[in-house]
Amino acid sequence: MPKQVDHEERRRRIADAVCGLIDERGLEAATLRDVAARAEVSMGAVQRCFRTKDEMLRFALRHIGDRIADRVRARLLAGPAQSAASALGHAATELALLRAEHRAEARIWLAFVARAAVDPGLAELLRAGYAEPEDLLVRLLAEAGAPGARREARTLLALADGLTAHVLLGRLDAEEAGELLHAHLAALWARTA
Amino acid sequence: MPKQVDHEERRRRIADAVCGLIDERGLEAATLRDVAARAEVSMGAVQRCFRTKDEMLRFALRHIGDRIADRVRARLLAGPAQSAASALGHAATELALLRAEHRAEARIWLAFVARAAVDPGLAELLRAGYAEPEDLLVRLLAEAGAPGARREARTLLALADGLTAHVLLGRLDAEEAGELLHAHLAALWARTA
DNA sequence: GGCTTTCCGATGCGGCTGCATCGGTACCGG
DNA sequence: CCGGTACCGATGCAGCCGCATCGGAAAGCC
Repeated sequence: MPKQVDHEERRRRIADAVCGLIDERGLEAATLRDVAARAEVSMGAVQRCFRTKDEMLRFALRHIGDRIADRVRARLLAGPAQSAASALGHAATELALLRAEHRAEARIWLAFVARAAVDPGLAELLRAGYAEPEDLLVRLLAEAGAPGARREARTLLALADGLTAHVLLGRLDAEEAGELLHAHLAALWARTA
Repeated sequence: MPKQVDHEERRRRIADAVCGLIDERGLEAATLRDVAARAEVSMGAVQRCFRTKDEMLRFALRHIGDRIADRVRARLLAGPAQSAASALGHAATELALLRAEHRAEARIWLAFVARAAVDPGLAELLRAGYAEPEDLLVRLLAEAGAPGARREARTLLALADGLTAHVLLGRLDAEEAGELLHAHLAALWARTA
């Protein structure tokens, strides 16, 4: 049993490189050569970790999806959450990736969404990634007493994604997007009461 | 003055080919060769019409943007619009590209949005394309007596785009997305009254 | 310490990319 | 009817792509 490497660690490192390239220059800039260079491994190593480029991209997608989901979860656990309503505000803001330091994740996610529109395999992966956040929102909404929780959760998720896209386009700044999201929730609570 | 061709007609024909390819296989499938083949012209002709591939893509974006805007305008003029509220429902539904026959336009638009996230030039073009629809929504909202018309218009636009994306992902079907959009508007009217 | 086994980095290959070039063709004015 | 010109289609070119290959380096077992 010679020369063992931590494959998982390497995969993650490569996934980070993929994400970095997508963030800076788009999905089509994530070529095997450039990914290898950025991850500071050889092309051969990349090919060993992932049988095909497609597999690499899928892994990167799961990678970033997990990162976002983890952060949302952490945010909810960290904040004591005085009410389900305020917890929902935090969760939604987090999901919309409005903070500047998460702009990169937003760009990456958007890139995958666009490709998923013409790649059923990716679409399925993305749908899976949305399942947990949606359930989370549904739970919080139900807890806050909002009627039609599933409906509202889906609306909220779509709104969050739309706002994210518009921020990336430079049509809205993050602050304004945050206000719009907040206003939507405020209207929801007004209706609930 | 020999052999004159209608350049504008040709440009439009090429733009249609570009859009077709983007719809079916994504933005990166719009190569000069494939575009030329689909438009049934030679590669040379494409290069004559557009100095660079980038210029071709920009033209295609304006092309499809105009098509959508025209349809929304036509829809409002055609329908007698009993009220500003119902006109708004129609406009928003149209903008969200929910009807199956406009799924292609939705995919194309999403592809451009994703690229715009890493291409400032495209982003500017897209922002310009959003200006008119936003103003239209603002006008209708103001006419319907909604407070904070600009705010609501932007929220509506983001929601429409988000819903479009989720329909393309297969997370929502068009019917459900329509209902969510409608519910959002209904809540808005309830608040207005 | 050699041997086997696992890993990896470099290189090669066919194919595709956007773009530049250029000879031939079809047309219009005279 | 013919000269000149605007056009176009084919081809060439340099570069990049994903993937396959393979010789050699590194590490545990005997």
